[in-house]
Amino acid sequence: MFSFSEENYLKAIFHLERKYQAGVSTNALAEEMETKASSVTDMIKKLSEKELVIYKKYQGVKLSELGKKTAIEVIRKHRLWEYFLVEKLNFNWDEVHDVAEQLEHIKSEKLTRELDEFLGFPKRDPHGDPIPDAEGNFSVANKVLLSELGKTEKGICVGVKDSSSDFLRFLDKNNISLGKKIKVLEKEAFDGSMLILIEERQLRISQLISNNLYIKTQ
Amino acid sequence: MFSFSEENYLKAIFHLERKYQAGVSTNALAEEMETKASSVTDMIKKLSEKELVIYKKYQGVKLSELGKKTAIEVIRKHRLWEYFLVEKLNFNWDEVHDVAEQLEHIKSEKLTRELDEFLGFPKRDPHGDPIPDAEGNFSVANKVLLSELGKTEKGICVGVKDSSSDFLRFLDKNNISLGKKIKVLEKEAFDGSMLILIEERQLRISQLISNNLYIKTQ
DNA sequence: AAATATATTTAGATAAGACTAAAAATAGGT
DNA sequence: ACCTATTTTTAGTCTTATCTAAATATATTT
Repeated sequence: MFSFSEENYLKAIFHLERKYQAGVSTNALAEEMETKASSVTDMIKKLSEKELVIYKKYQGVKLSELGKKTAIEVIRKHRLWEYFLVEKLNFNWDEVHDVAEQLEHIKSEKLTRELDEFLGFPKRDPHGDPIPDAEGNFSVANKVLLSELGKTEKGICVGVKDSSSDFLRFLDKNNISLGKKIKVLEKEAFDGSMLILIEERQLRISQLISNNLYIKTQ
Repeated sequence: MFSFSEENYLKAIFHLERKYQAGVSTNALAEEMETKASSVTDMIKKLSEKELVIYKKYQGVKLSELGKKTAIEVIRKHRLWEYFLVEKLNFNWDEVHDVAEQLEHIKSEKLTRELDEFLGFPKRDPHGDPIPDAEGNFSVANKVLLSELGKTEKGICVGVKDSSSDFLRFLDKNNISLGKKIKVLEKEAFDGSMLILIEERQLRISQLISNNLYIKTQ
């Protein structure tokens, strides 16, 4: 099928398309892939010849349907393996990424299918990111409770679970609102409270708060 | 660490050294790797520079201690994954090889260690081949009962379990002796009898027989 | 021991994926 | 609209792993 490198490019383009809701520039892709723009141009041409992306010189790239399908398959494998590592092999959620980066390229439909079943068809990976099903559908929105994030994780505030006025007034008072970027600086195992960074300010919040704020990750 | 290709060469050299109990010729390695002799020479030189093999022109190769250690690690991973696929993911023992060929190259000590533990430290893979432990020790001899082999598997007759004269006389009569090559042509699920190939002759034997013959595989 | 056959190595080429340096195209500012 | 800065592409090089064809070394036969 496709090489590891090709799959990594497709995955990166997929993530960038999602993030910026637009075509992906050569430079953005170079940064994401930690490589040089010239290397990106080379690879994009190859992907274009294989009809995995739509590319016009100086216009950036978009995934074709085939490219999107392929990218989602890789992401599906990555997240299933992350789930496996944490749930079955005692990995910590912060240890899984590098290994999953390798495992995501294993080619075997049966393996992916059976792994999914073995794990009980999980809907989210250990970071709260949605795991697409065998047809490539993300059945859950790509958001998690702030309380589900771990140290150093970040995202954008996209919703509240509790919408009582008490809670919303608290948010107002502390300048927390939809669209704000939030990063977890510290997480207390003892009481679930966390120290977060929001608009250059540090703020300590209780688990009751973090448990009622939805965050969009990536 | 090492590339997939380098690891595959080391593995092949390890198997050939075992098989012939001698240094490995370029041609033998080319055949095992399904490649050309010139490619083998190129790769051997690289492995030699990295001190993974001991090589003198026209003299064949042997694994160095480091090369042997590396080869055994790859074999360990291969066989652990095979066990995983069969025991946990409903793979048939004849479906696992290609996938294990990919999985064996995943680099993560923790992964291998945890997988081993998760599986309960199995001693043999689904084909009866021994799984080395984390220190590279094969705790069981590399032999299995003929009855444990499946269709198309082959090996060399290396021992008997039942050494009653009745049994040995039966073996004599049918020209079965230590050192002979045996290949399983058919295996009857119903009564466990099998059709084997021994010295160009076909022979049907009952499960009682195959259950008392030790075979060295590979 | 010479002649021949086989095995192995060398030399030169290719493809994938990356790089540097230079050229070309686009975007911004006035 | 022009000049400049930025982005993107091109051209040429490098490394890894492979190949073919040719050369050389070893093995075998008579």
